[in-house]
Amino acid sequence: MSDVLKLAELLFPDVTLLPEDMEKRYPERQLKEGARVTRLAPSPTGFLHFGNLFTGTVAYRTAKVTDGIFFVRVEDTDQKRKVEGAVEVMLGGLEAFGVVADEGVVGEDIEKGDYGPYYQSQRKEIYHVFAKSLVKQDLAYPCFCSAEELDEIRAAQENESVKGYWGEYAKCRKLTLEEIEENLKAGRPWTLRLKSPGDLEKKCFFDDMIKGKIEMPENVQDVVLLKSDGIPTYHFAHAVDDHLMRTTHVVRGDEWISSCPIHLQLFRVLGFKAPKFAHVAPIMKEEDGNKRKLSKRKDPEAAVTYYIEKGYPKESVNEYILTLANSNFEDWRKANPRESQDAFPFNLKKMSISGALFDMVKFNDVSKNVISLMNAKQVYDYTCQWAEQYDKDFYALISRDEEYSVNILNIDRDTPKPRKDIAAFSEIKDYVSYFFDEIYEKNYEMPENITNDMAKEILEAYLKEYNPADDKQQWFDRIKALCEPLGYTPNVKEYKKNPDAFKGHVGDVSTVIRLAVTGRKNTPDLYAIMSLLGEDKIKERLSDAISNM
RNA sequence: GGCCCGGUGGUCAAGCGGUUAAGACACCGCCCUUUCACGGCGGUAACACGGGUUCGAGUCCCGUCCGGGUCACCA
Repeated sequence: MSDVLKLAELLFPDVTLLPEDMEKRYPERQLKEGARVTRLAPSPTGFLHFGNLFTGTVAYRTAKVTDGIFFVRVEDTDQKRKVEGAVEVMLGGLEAFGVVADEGVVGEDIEKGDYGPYYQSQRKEIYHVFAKSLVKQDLAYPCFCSAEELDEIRAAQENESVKGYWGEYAKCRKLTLEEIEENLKAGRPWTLRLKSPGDLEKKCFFDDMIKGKIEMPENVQDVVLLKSDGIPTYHFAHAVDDHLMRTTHVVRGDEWISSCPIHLQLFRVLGFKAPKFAHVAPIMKEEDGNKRKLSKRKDPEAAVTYYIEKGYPKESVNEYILTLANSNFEDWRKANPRESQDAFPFNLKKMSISGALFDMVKFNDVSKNVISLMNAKQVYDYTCQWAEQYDKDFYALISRDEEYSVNILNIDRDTPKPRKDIAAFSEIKDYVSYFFDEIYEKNYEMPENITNDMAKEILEAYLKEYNPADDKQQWFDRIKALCEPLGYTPNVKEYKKNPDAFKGHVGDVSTVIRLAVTGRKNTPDLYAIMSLLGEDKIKERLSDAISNM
């Protein structure tokens, strides 16, 4: 028996299966031509980053538009980072925004599909089959270097252009079988390293679906494949898993580009066909004139839960993500205002190459559009859903009389040109506050051109004239009729022509009434508001205002 | 520092050698309008810089600068 064969047995005495057995166990998928298999491979940190959602959406859409498969694999190979209940948080967040896996981890400890297990921590045996095979082919070897020794190597390489465990620095690469046996016998921990066949003078190439052609020097580092606890590193697990799970398109953050030479080499030595790569640029944030990645620590909006807590509709988040991801999405949306997002022909090739800044203003605009398309009942239901969890007092208020609340939300909504002034359900409390005495805030601060005396005069006159039985036209005619006796003009144009001839115009008169009734200068249709509020409340608020002027 | 990637208005972006350099958000003006919105019309505003190649360069090449990523027994 040759030395490498002996070594393989020494290192992996219990591994009896061969790579061929794995190939048989996880056969190629029978999918229709062009169907893409994508995945999201989060590590369970208990925090769903907007970037994960973004990348996940891209992967999900890529699979969907080709009738392919999208699966979730949990990368829990770093035991130190494990967080309890994390999977639930991630999956819940993903699902809330419509990214639902066809296969893989679909719930805490619930898996679906024939290519599992989908928790990397449960795939140790599989990785070891390939690890052993690599040793047999003299493509991997055990390394006994301690953390201190590795630090020393790094320190010595300070001024070296190519760093890492390679060439002369790869001490353990030269160990004889006898030396290895000794170390093993002494119980020294070891990692398994790739015996990199790379050549610095050679280049490796790949054609990224998003970034295009990329050329880099070949990998020469003897990267760690198996950590001392026998669990694989990301690199090794990625190669084995994405091959065995038959991933066709690896969609991931572009921070992985620089490790592609490692990955490509791994695919080659393992005898796997490399998948296509699509490296997604991260969402950025501006700070002090510079761009930086959206940060979990500094930016509340980095957490997907932020949008849920603020009561943004999930469609809004999806719309915005699609807007950022495919630049033609907005045009498509304009042409198909009510079409489901699923109907959009998502295209990886349309992805932007560099990272886009997250624009809260634009996001809000997108969200306003989404909500403006809903009917009052839908807005009501969503608001209740949100308030029930995040603002119980308001929930009690708004759900007390559903019909009343729906009517409020219906003002200026059931028209061909609905208002676009609500971006999130959390804004509704303030938006409707004057309909509920409990949260209504008086405000009699008049616009600059109206003194309190003028306001009082208007309100007193109006209180006398006010008739709850009026229809909209009568209601407005009555306000107009009020104008002239008080020195205002019902005609705005006339006022503009000759502003000095009047105290103001009908708009000013309306503003005073609006302020007295709602405490606001800006509201939706005042007639509708007054009708809903009812005679008693109107009179009460008018009188109240008069006595406070 | 080495290796990658990128740089079109404030932001997101079309553009694939010849365009008056799209569009969206934001901003400003006008119109509509009882307010605010919505809507309509119009406006301000961009090819980082320097060299090439070419009849012609935002588009191709080189350099500079700037930004981002990465160089772990983390993913």
